[in-house]
Amino acid sequence: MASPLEKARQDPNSMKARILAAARMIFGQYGYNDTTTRMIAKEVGIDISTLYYHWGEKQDLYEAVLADVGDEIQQELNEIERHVSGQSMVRRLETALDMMCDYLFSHPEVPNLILFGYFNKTQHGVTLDIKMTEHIANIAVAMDLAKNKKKVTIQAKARILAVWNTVLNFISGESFFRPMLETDREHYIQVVKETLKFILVPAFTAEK
Amino acid sequence: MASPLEKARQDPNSMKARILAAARMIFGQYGYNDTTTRMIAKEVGIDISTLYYHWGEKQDLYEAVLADVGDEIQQELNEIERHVSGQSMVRRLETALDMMCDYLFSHPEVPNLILFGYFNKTQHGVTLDIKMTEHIANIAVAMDLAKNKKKVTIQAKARILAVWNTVLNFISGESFFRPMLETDREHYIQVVKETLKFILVPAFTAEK
DNA sequence: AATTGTTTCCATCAACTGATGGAGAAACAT
DNA sequence: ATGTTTCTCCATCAGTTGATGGAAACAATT
Repeated sequence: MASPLEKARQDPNSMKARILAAARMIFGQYGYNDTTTRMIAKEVGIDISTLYYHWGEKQDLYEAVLADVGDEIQQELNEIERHVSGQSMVRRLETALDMMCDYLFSHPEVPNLILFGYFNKTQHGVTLDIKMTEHIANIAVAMDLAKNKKKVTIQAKARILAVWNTVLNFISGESFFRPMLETDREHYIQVVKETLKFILVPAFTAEK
Repeated sequence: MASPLEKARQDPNSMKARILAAARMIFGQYGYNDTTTRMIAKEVGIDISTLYYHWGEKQDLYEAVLADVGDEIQQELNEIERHVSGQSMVRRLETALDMMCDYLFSHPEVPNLILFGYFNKTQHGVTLDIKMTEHIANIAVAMDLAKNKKKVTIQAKARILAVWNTVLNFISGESFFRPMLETDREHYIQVVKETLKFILVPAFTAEK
């Protein structure tokens, strides 16, 4: 039994998939409440009711978008973990930050959707789960902040959250920060990477 | 000639001031588009048209809220600067972080309004200015990241932004992060302060 | 008491929102 | 051709939104 989401993934040209892609972009840009079903339909070039035929309620479509993004993040985190395993702490951190930046900068709707979930006191109750708690436990072990996935201290969790957020902010806030730094996109990405390393590496490599 | 905002500040019990206070709370909680004029009016206990009589368009009221918050932040930054001047870098950083946390945790609508300005691609075009560029230059000098207010490198600016964002996130995301850390408010504040110091102090005090 | 200016509420507007029903197209198999 | 399924659109609905006009209540001064 294929879920609507899986079905959409099978054929990227299907109407379901095209709507999902457009919804992901627009929800990521404007958030749930500022996105109208008409905006999405217009982006795809179809009538509203066609959209409703394929995805039902707006909230269902939004949940599909979040599930889609959630899976993608999980996949990306796994790939990063595979890539950096066995290296020194400094190298691990730097590589992980680089890879995460590359991924997020090329999918800017992802950090937006995550941050919308954090901060918007949406009454609609839909949140991006991503099994945050689970991921944090994994990262904690990978960063030597915990020996056991089941025994992650609150301090370790908070530190990982801080790292995660710092990365997300620079990508989601680009349209605000980049004019402030008066630079172009390419250079901005480079500066962000440098800054992240400057801030984060010393904290996790300095001996106490 | 007193502006509406100044007028409202003179008498905190005036209708203008009561509306402004309620608007600040609700705009901070739901953002511009998810806040209706009816919500604000209901919070104050008045009719919508009473609100329109005092503040005109919704956008004007929002701008007044942002101006109010902007002034408060400026004031707070000045006070911090006065408090920490002359101390060692480590002490300066720690004190500044503590003070900023105390202020923001007791005014949670402030970081919300700032972050809404960053990330929401609102079409309404109203943004919280706060003379960010100017403040950043001041902080850069205070943190020995620049010698001259006029010559702040892009790297220094980016680092200050990173610090600033990290702080804001923990406060605005409390409702999301605190359940994840499974702790109460008081302890959460303490953990946030510790985490901020853990991450930020080494980066700015380690010798290169 | 009369005048004046301020403050409040009720009723209402046009625009937009999420959502639906029904009428056709198009593709396909029978 | 016939029927079936999938898909698409037009027209429309009820509810909400930002916003306004007019009438009444209120306060202060003359």
